[in-house]
Amino acid sequence: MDQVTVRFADGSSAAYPRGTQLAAVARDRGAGDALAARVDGVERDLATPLERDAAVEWLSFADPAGRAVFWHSSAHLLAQAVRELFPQAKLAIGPAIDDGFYYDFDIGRPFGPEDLARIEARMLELAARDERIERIAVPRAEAQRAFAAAGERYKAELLEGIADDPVSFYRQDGFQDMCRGPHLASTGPIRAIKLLSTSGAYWRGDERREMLQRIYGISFPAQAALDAHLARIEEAKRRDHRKVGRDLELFASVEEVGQGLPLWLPRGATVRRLLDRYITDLEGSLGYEHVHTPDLASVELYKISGHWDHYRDNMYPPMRVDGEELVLRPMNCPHHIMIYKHRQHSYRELPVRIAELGTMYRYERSGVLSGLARVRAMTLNDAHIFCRPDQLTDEFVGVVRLIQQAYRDLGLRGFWYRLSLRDPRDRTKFVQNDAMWSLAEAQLREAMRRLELDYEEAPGEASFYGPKLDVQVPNVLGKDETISTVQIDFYLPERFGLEYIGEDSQPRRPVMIHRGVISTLERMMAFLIEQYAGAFPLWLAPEQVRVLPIADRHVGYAHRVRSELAARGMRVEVDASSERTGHKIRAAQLMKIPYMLVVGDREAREGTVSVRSRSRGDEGSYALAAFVARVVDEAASRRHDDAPSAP
RNA sequence: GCCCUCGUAGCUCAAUGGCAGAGCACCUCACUUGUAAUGAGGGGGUUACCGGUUCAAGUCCGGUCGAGGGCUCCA
Repeated sequence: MDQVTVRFADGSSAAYPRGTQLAAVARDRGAGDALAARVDGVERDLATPLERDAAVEWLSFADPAGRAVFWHSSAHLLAQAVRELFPQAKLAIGPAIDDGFYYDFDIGRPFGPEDLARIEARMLELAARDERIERIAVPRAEAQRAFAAAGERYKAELLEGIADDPVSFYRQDGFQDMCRGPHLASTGPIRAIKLLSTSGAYWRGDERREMLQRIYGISFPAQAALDAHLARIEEAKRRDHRKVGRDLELFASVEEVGQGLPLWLPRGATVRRLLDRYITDLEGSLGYEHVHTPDLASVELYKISGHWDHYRDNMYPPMRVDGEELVLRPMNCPHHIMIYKHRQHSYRELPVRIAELGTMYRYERSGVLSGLARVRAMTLNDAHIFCRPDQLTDEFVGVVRLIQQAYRDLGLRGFWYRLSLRDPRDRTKFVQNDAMWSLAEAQLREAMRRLELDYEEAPGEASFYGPKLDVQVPNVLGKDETISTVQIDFYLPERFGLEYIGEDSQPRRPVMIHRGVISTLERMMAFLIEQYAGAFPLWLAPEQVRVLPIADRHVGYAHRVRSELAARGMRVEVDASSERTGHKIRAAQLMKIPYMLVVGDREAREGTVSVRSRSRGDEGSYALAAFVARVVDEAASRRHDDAPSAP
C-alpha cells in the first residue's frame, strides 16, 4: 500500500497513492478554483506529483499568491503573443506585480496603441485555445546553446545568474520561456485581458543599460472582474488631485513659474492654512515648540550635517554672495539643530521638541514631478525631538499616538506600520555603527510592543543614519503611500557635537528623532483631495456654506444670514447672480460645498433657512440660529462621515 | 535624466494638407426665478514655442519647452 498522507490548511488530512498529481487531489477535495498549491510552504504547479507526505494549501485567484501565478502565466501569454506578431522580439523579464503583470521586450522600436490592441486580441485567441502549460527541465548547457542561437541575450544573461542545472522552462503551444514557475495548468482560465500601457524600462533597472519596451497588463478569470477593475481605474482618474485641483480652483501649475512649483489658489490656500493650524495646535498641546527658520543657509551647514556629501545631487546649486555660498535648504533638521545648540540644556529639560512647517527645496529630476504629489518646493510638517537615550521609547510612543490622533481627525484609514531597518549586509548604504543600530532597532520594537501595534519589518529600507517607522496609507487605487515617518538618529548629534548636561554635571550626547506626521502640505493636500474626491469634510472645506437667494429682493436677507455664520467663524459666500435656483444649486454642488441655504420670501419673513446638504439633499427648514449652532458644532467635531457627493 | 504618448479659447473636446469650430465658463440684456443647467446677444485663438517641407500646415518633418504613463531616484 504505497500511499502519501496530505494535510490540508483546514486541518483535515487524506491519503492518496504516491505520485498522485496535485490537480487530482484538488478535484477530489472540491478545490476546483485552485490555480496552484503551496506544498510544505513551496509554491508548485498542479501537475506536480505527490511523492511523500506533505502539507498542502490551495492557491486560488482569491489569494495574493494565487493571483501572482495567474498574472505570471498571463505575462507568458503576452510574451507568446508578442513573439508571434513580432518574431524578431527578444524577451527579457515578465513578472506578476501587485496589480497585474508586465513583460519587457527588445523589438528595436516602441509599441504603439494599435500594437497593444493587436497583441491583446492575439492573447485572447491564444487563451481561448486552452493550451496545456507544462514544465520541462532543460540541461543548462542546452539552454545556453539555444539562447545563443536565437540571439536571446537577455535570457542568456539571466541564466548566468541562475545556478540550477537543469533549469526549468515552461512550454505552451510551441512557445517556451525559462521560468521558475509555478504556472497555471493551462491558458484557459485567463478569460479577460486588458493591456494597459507601454513604457520604456531599463534592462535590470539600470539606467546605464538598454532601454527595453515594457507592456503592462492585467487579467482576470472573468470579464466582470476586469470591468470592475477598469471602473476602479476610472474612479481614480475622476478623483485625480490634478483634475479636482483645477476644477475646484485649489491650486495651479503654470509654466512661467517653473516645473514642480505649484501655486496655491485662494481655496486651496484656505485648506492649507487649516491643515497648518490644525497640526500646529495639536503639536503645541503636546509640548512641541514651533520656530521659524530661513529657507536659505550657508552650504557649510550641510557640510557639517553630511548632507552635502550624501545628497548634493538633489540640492539646488549654491548661490555665491559676499564671499559666502548659500543653498536653498533641502531639509530643516540642521536649522533646528542650531536652535537646540543655541544654549545649553540640562537633562531635566529634555526632551526638547522643535517643530516648524518649514519650506524646503529639492532638485527632483524632471521625470518624477507630478501635480502636488511630487514637487520641488514643499512645506514639511517637520519636528526634531532631542532627548536622552532613556527617553527614546517614550518619545517614540508619543509620536505614534500623535499620528493616530491626526489620522482620526483627517479620516485616514487602512494604514499599517513598517519598521524600516538597515540591511546588515549592505556596508555602504548605512552609517557604520553596529551597536547604535542594534540599540535603536531594539527600542523601536519595544515601543511598538508597548503600543500593541502590528508591523512589518523592512530590512534595507532605513535611512542612512538610523532606523525608522513608516506609516503606510493606501491611496484611492489601493497602493500604499508613506505619509508619516519617525526616524531615530544617533548620527547628526554626533556630527554637530550636541550635548546636554547630565546629573553628574558632565556633558552627554542626546538622541534625535526626526518625525513628520502629516507629510508635506502639498502631498497631504493631494492625498486628501483624492480621498474625499474634493468633497472635504465640513471643517476642512474652503467654502463651508453658500447662501442662495431665490430672487434679487432676497439678497439682503442672504447677506444677513452670511454675517451670522461668518461671525461664528464659518466660511460663507452668497450667490447673488441672476440665475435660477436650480442653476445655483448645481454650481454649488459641482464645487462640493457642504451646505447650501436657499432663502426666499418665506425664509426672510420667518427668519429661517432652507437647508440643502451636498450629500443628503434637501433637509427642510431651520431657524437661522438653530442652523448656525448645528453647523458650528459639526465643524468643531471634525466629523468626516458624510458621503462623497455624486458627480 | 531616459523611453513612449500628448499639447487647439479659462475648462472639456471637434476640424481629409484647403476660411479654426462647439458646449460649458466669462461679459451684456431680458426674465425675478424654490432644490443639479432660463433665453438672446457678445468678447475671447500667433492651434505651446522655433525652424523646415508644401501653392497651402492645427494637421507632415526636425528641434525646444511643458504635461501625462513608466524607468531610475526619494538621504
